[in-house]
Parts: sequence; C-alpha cells; structure tokens
Amino acid sequence: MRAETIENYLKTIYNLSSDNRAVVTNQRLADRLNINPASVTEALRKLHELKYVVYEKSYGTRLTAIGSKMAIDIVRRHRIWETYLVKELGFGWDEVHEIAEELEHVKNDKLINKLAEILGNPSYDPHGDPIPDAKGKFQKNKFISLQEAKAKTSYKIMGVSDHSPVFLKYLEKNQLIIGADIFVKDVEEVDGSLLIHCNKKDVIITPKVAGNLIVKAL
Amino acid sequence: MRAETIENYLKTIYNLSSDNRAVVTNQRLADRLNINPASVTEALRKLHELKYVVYEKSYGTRLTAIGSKMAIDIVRRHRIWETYLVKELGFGWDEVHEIAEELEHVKNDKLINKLAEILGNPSYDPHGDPIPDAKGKFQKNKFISLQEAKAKTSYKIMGVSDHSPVFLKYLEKNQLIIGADIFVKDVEEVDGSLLIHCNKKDVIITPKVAGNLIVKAL
DNA sequence: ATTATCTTTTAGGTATACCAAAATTAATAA
DNA sequence: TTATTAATTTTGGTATACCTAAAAGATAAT
Repeated sequence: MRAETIENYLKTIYNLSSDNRAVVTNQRLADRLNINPASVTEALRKLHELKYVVYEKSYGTRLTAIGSKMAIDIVRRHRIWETYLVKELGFGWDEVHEIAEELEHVKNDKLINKLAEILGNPSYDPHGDPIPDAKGKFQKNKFISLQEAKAKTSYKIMGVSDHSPVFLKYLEKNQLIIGADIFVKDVEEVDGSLLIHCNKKDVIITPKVAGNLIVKAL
Repeated sequence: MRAETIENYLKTIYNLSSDNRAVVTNQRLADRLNINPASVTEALRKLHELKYVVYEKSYGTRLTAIGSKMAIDIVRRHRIWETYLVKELGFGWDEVHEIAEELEHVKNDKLINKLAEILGNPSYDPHGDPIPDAKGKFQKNKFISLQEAKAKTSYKIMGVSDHSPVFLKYLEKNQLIIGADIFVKDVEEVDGSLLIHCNKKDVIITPKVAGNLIVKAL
C-alpha cells in the first residue's frame, strides 16, 4: 500500500473516532474519502494485515496503538503546517486546509519540530483544534459545543468543527473569531437559537452554527 | 497518469537536457529514475500523448514548450524550498535535497512566491544552482567548471554539480564554500590536478573534484 | 558489409487502488 | 417474526505504474 493511501485512511478513521474510542463504519469512511464502500472494505483488510487497524467484518474498525500513533503524527503535521501558513506566511485561515492536506504527507520530524519551535510549540491551530506534541500528547481540553451553552453565561471561542471556507467566512463576517469572548444572553426554546453578545453587538445564532462553534466556559 | 509521476519524468528529462537542448535517451532516464527501460518507453508514449514531450521511438525525447514550462516550475519549487530550508529553517545544505524532493510536488503558487519573497527572490540556491523566477526566466550565467580554469587566475565558487552529502562534506572540510574566492596557482599537466589558494591555505584538488565545482572568473 | 554489442521496444505479467453490480448480512419496522 | 430497508461484502472488472524476458533496431568494430 502506498504511504499516502495508508495515511489518508488512518487520518480519516482517527477523525471519525477520536473523542469516543468508537468503531468507525465503512459507510462513513467511504463518504469522507469520496470512494466506493467496496474499496473501503478492501483497504481495511489490508490495513488490518499491516496491523494499523482492528477490522472485524460487518462490525467496524478502530485503530491499533500503532495506527493511532501514526494518525496522531499526521494530525500533528497537518496542524503545525496550518499554523505556520497562517502565522508565518500570511495565509488566511480559510485557505490553509487544502495546502496542509498535501504538506502533511512530507514526513520529516526535524522539519515539523523546527516549524513548531518557530511557532513556540503551539497547542492549538488557527481553527482551535489541538496540536499533539512530538510525543503525541494533547493538551487536555474541556471544551464544549456552543449548542450546549447555558443562558446568562460567558464563553470564549476556542475553535470550530466545520472548516469549510463558507462557514469560516460567515464567522469572520459576524466577527465570531477564535479567542473572542461571548456572552449568551438567551437560549430560545422553540428552535434552539441563541442570542449572544459579542464585540459590543447582539447576534442571533442558529443551532446549526452554534453546533460548530467550540467554546470554553469562562 | 499521476501528477507526481508526470512531474518526476519531466524534471528528470529537463535535468538531463537543460543546457544543450539535446534529446534524452531512455537508458539515461531509466538509470536516473531507477526503473526499467521498458517502463520508460511506456511512460514516454503517454507523456507524448499528453503533449508534454516529443517522443520518437528509437530516437529520443525532448520537452515541448508546455513540458518545459512545467519542468521549470518544478525546478523552481525545488530550489526555493532548498533555499528556505537552509536560510530560514537552519538545515544543512547537504540534507535539504531529499526533503525538497517531496516538497516540490506541493503545487501552490502563492506558497512558493511567498517563500521566495521572504528569501528576497534569490537567483541561486544553496548549491549554486540558478532559481527560475515566477515566469520561468533564469538569470543568465556564464559559469565554468573549475576543470576548465586557467593557471594564475582568480575565481569565485558559485556552485557544485555533485550534490551528494559525501562531496558536500568534503568541500566543507576543505573550506571550499560557495562564495569563496580562490586563486589557481598551477595546473599540473600530468594528471590535471590543480594547486589552488583559498582561505589563506594551499590545497591540491583532483580533476574529479574540480569538475564538480562551478566557478566564475573574477 | 557483416558481426557483435548495446539500446529500445514488444509482449505478457504483477500489485495497487479504485469502480459497479450483485449477493449477503445486519438492522429496523410492521 | 417476517418483511423491508440499509450497510457490507463479494465478484468481476478498469487503469496506473511498474516488472522480466525476448524480439527488433540502431551503433560500432573489424
């Protein structure tokens, strides 16, 4: 199997199962990778043979310790590059994902560690996603989705779970930037929309948008 | 054909025919790419169909205008990355080639132009090889191999044609660094060896080493 | 000019990474 | 429980990028 193929599968399995250590279905993998489910079955059997995943047919897949280590390495490279592109090379946070998708496959520890060092070994990327350190350790975070927020409470925006340029541009337009402090004035029971105060302005946010905003209680 | 495959063929054809606009033989391509000549034949037929090369069977291959443009783009990316790795990220000039070999395939003009800008749009990489500008234009150079040098003449070291770590380390040991000024005291007719003066020291250089040093007459 | 040599091409084959369609298996609803 | 639906796997492809071994073509040497 080509290294890049392995990496793309492992990364995707990881992203679909990270928090919960749950198994991943072929369907979801096929959707995410934009390939036929039949191809996923085939690939998973090989990844199982290579000891990257535990795959039991018609049940599901999860990463082995080796596979998980490898996935975390890829995630580290991706997020370090995203951060470097934004912080050092002047790219917008909505345009770095695609480039990082290519750069993440360049496997050279010295390079990534050097970039990380220049950035001051950051723990979060420009989207607020945590960056594992060289040993694969994440900084613990007890962040929640804004959807779970309580009324009359202050939060800080820590990240987003939807990385699409459309969504990021929407946030920028409404000044919902990472690091911004917000105050949830009210949660509307009827439709779950939130009335929040941010940057001296009141904004109404749909549950959909709230679900994609990661916040920390203040 | 995969983009990376195309790029590797075009780059190699370019490197084997750049100065002279001569045709490249399958043999040399096969050697350079470490693949079987039969595979080269096959690939060249496809590259011909794709209009990247003009390939006439049992004769040879040369790049079309499109192929040449593409090859120069790849060379630019490679050399910009090598320069960036050395100048901005603290890598040694003997360890950047391999990394650049991967990074050169990341195709994003904004990225490369940004790196070039940070470097002050350099015309030469750390090995003294010319870097084409964004439009594919090289700075004209009339450099020669030190082997063609005349006695009692001063030169400046501009580059090397052997990029192997062994050779680069040898040069460093003898302080034959790019940018160094040297004076050729004598050329020994018997074996073609040169007695040169560099950094306040006399050194004897074999024709083999001299052949891999690119210099400019002062 | 003819042989010998070296290069290139052809022919046939492998492994990878995908696919569509059919068959199977699992999950859900009546 | 049985039927229906949905997910998964099997089967039988395709295209890419390589390979080896043998045939054909070009080059050089006597």
